[in-house]
Amino acid sequence: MEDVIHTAITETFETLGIAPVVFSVEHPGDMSHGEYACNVAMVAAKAAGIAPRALAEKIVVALEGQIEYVDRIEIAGPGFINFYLARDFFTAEIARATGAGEDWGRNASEAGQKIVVEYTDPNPFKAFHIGHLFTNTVGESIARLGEMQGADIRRVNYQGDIGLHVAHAIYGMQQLGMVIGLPFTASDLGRAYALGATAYRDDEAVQPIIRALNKQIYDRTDEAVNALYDAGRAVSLAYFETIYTLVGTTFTEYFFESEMAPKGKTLVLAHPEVFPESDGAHIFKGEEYGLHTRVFLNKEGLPTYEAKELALAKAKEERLGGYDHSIISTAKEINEYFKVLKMAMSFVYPELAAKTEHIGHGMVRLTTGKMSSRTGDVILAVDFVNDIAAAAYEKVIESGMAAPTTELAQSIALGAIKYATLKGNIEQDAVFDTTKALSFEGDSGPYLQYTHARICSVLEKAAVAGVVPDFSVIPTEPYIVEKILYRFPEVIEAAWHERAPHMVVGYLTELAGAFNSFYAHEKIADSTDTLAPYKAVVANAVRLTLKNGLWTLGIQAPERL
RNA sequence: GCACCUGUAGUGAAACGGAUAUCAUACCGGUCUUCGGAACCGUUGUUCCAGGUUCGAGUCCUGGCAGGUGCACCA
Repeated sequence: MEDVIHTAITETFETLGIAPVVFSVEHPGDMSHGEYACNVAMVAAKAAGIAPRALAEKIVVALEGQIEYVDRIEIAGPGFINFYLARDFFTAEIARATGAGEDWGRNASEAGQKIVVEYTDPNPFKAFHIGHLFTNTVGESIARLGEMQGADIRRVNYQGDIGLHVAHAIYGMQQLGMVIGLPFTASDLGRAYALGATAYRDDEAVQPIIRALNKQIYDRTDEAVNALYDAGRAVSLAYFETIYTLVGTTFTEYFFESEMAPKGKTLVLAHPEVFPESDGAHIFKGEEYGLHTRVFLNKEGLPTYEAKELALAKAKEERLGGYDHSIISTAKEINEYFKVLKMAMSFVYPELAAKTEHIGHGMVRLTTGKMSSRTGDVILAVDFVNDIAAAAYEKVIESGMAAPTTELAQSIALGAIKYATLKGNIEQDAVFDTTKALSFEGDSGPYLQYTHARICSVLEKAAVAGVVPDFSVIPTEPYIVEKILYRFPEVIEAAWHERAPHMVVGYLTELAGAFNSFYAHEKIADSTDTLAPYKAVVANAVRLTLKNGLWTLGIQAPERL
């Protein structure tokens, strides 16, 4: 529709003999200004030597009756041309939505594109904390938005199973007397890591021991160390897998730093012109490009994260059989570092560097500290979800409903967390207000889930009352909710191109609000109301939009709460 | 110190350079013998400071101020 109006105006300029200008057609902020507004008269006025409103007048006259579905055109404010759409347009859009069903909101703008999305990236032997939950939520949403555009999305997880942090954990395991044969858990590993990390930081005598361990882990020269390492790694990875299931992510491929280490080292040594030796290490002189100089191979000959990441780009290409685009989502603290990496990559693999995109998102901040924190300074993702799920359970009981299943309580908790994570621009830190999140009111994931469940319920009631969804009697004026509903596909597309899930969050919240208002004023399950069948159609379209929209955020839409 | 990012009601957020800056929450008041009250309706309250660019600036530019992050062998 936007394009139709844009084209019509461009043609008008030809017939009026005015030089073409760049202008926009967009939804006005206020619905009383119609469905679309155009700024062309203000932009072109000066060059054409006519006052904006006078020019707008001419354009409107030329456009009168020319565009299908446009009911009337008005001039307002400093010279905006506002387009009001006809009732038929909204009815047609509602029909389109209900007809498309699961496909409502999908488009083909990325059809045939193979896009790799890397996210989550936790480190085995270390805690899976709320920061990982954040990254996972962002990455999963980007992946799903890509799928809505018809892209072939490959979800990739890169896990750091080697490096100094692992040596910290192995040292801790030794100190705690953890041996193979006695079972241990992921939280035991967390304690071992904390012990090792503290010792490394506070006790200089321990540092060479851990460094030596690190080398042994890389080289696999010590049988006892290998055994601890293999067992710890397996426990950690199995534990992570339970979290991926919980949050609803299924990865296509897993990559490990241990695989990338030798590849990265070979790569760095093969390109001495890019990675010259300096002070015993191999570095990339980012300073020559206005960036930071960084070490790729340290003086002990071990590859740093940078070298491994370089190898990773190639490994992704090989294992996935090539790709058109690669997105890597991480916390923004490594933004600067990633610029260096991309620059270095442009010398080693120019074609891969050009296809690589880094999304640095913000971090989680908690306003109050009431959440469990059983491992010192980090909050485990599992504890976080469980605490909120417990509150969700209480809330359901309070509402006088049957006790929810664990799955349902978790689904509500994850809805609250993911909504809070994605509601703002992902580049900014997300603030998770625990007290507010636990209230589940307004502006929240559960609000959307509740609205969805409510629609499911009223549609059932309507069916029982004999109200069959139908288009035969339609009110003259479109409902407000219809005026929001038709925008869904364009929001999905914009959210993908802008890498902005928050656009979907804002849209769904607005839609749910409009529906709840509609619901409060209009009776749906009422067989005596001649408009009821159409209202049921509208309600069903909203249900589909909420369901498909929540899906792009990784939030479930249960039919009952 | 240098670089990058961010400053919007008490709080958390939104606003391709567009119209009277929007939403939620909190506060205050109201609706309903609930088609699911996790709801609906209403009141109060906001663009860090100083210049500049232009028909028009929260948005762009310059300079301040404040906060965050990063700056060589961690990831």
